[in-house]
Amino acid sequence: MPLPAGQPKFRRRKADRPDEIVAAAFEVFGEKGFAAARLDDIAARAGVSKGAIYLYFATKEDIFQAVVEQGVAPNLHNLAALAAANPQSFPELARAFTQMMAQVASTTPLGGIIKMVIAEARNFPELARVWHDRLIVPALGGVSAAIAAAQARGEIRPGDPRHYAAGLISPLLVGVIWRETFTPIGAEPFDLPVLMEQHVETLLRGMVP
Amino acid sequence: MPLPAGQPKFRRRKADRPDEIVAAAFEVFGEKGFAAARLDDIAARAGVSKGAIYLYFATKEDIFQAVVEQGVAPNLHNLAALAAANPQSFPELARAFTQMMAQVASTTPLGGIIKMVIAEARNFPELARVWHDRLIVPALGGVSAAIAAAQARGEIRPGDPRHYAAGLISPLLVGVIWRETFTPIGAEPFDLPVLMEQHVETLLRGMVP
DNA sequence: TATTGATAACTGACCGGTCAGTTATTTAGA
DNA sequence: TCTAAATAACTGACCGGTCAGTTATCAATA
Repeated sequence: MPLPAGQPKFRRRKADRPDEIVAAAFEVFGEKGFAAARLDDIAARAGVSKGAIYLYFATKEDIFQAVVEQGVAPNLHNLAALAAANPQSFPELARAFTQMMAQVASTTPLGGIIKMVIAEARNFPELARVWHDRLIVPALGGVSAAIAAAQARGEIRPGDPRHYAAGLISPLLVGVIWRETFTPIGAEPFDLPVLMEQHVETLLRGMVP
Repeated sequence: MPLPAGQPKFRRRKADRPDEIVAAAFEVFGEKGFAAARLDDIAARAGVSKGAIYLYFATKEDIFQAVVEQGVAPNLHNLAALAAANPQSFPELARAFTQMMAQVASTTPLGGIIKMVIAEARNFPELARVWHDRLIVPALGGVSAAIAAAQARGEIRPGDPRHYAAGLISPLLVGVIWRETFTPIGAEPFDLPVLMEQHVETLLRGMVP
């Protein structure tokens, strides 16, 4: 078979490769899990050979690490933006927080990352720790602190603030996991922003004195 | 090397082997995931040789199937028991349902099974479908129907019953996943029965007119 | 009761395929 | 023409699955 004339067999694009490999790896890891994902698949989806991957990453685990850590970054930004907003009443904060998170969850591949963290937490505890320490504890702790402050002002009924916070954001996580797990099976999906709006309003009614 | 006198090298225990192998497989699959779990590990933990496993199961996938399906059965029983209980007011039903589930979640390895279903749903869609059709849809649908009925009686405010149901039970799922994922990392655990009691009471306050 | 023969549960060494990682070679691009 | 990005063929370890041989157990027989 003759080579196609003029079509170069590859391009040298050192700057773009890492991101493209991570993007491809995110898809394959999300579909298969870490162990079942094959580097040949990742390479093919990134449009390179397997050997090329090793020009940019030392091991399969390093690629996985890059995928998971890249999933933290944008959410960190959102969290910081929310914290920067002036402290309003707790109901306003709760509405803003959940709507923002619902939006993020609906428009980003957050679900795939969460699924990977859950699935591989035992095999890669450091990655679970990164997520826990840098994203989950700040988010959960921030909401809990806001609830505690509102309780001190008498705006919210007594009760464990951390449990209140968990009750507030859990449906969002479940919705994201649902989309990853059961929607591909043909299950009826959840409209996350709608679900969360109803949930927040209902829960807030129950939380105020 | 002389054989230890009197100590038989193995016992013939055909009846007990399958359950012991499934129990060992549950542990290993839960820790490593399907692909990374090695049959030699499962065999060692079950106290048999790898060859013995193949006297009872045809493939690795068959073992995984047995593990996940064995996780459905006890919960089906609980669900049926709840459905058999007389239809009380919705608040009573909600309290009974969540307390029962919190108890189950605290005392059984439900979390490990859920984690496996989430992690391997793409690789084994049939197993995800078993869980979805036999356990999740009946549970979610039952609670939704009870909510709709209560709404028709004017006991619960308007709103999507399925979203209400999701808001009710999500913290339980998140708590179970949390225990699997972040508690081994050193994260502060949740007391599920306590969490759910506070959550149900709060949410019910918000759901009644 | 002791011995023997038949059977099936069980073992563990082995085979073949798969795949992470390596390297000799080719080619784009300056 | 030089260099480094990229390829593609290659290696070796690992692991699911197999099977020839071993051993526990029990029934038949002396």
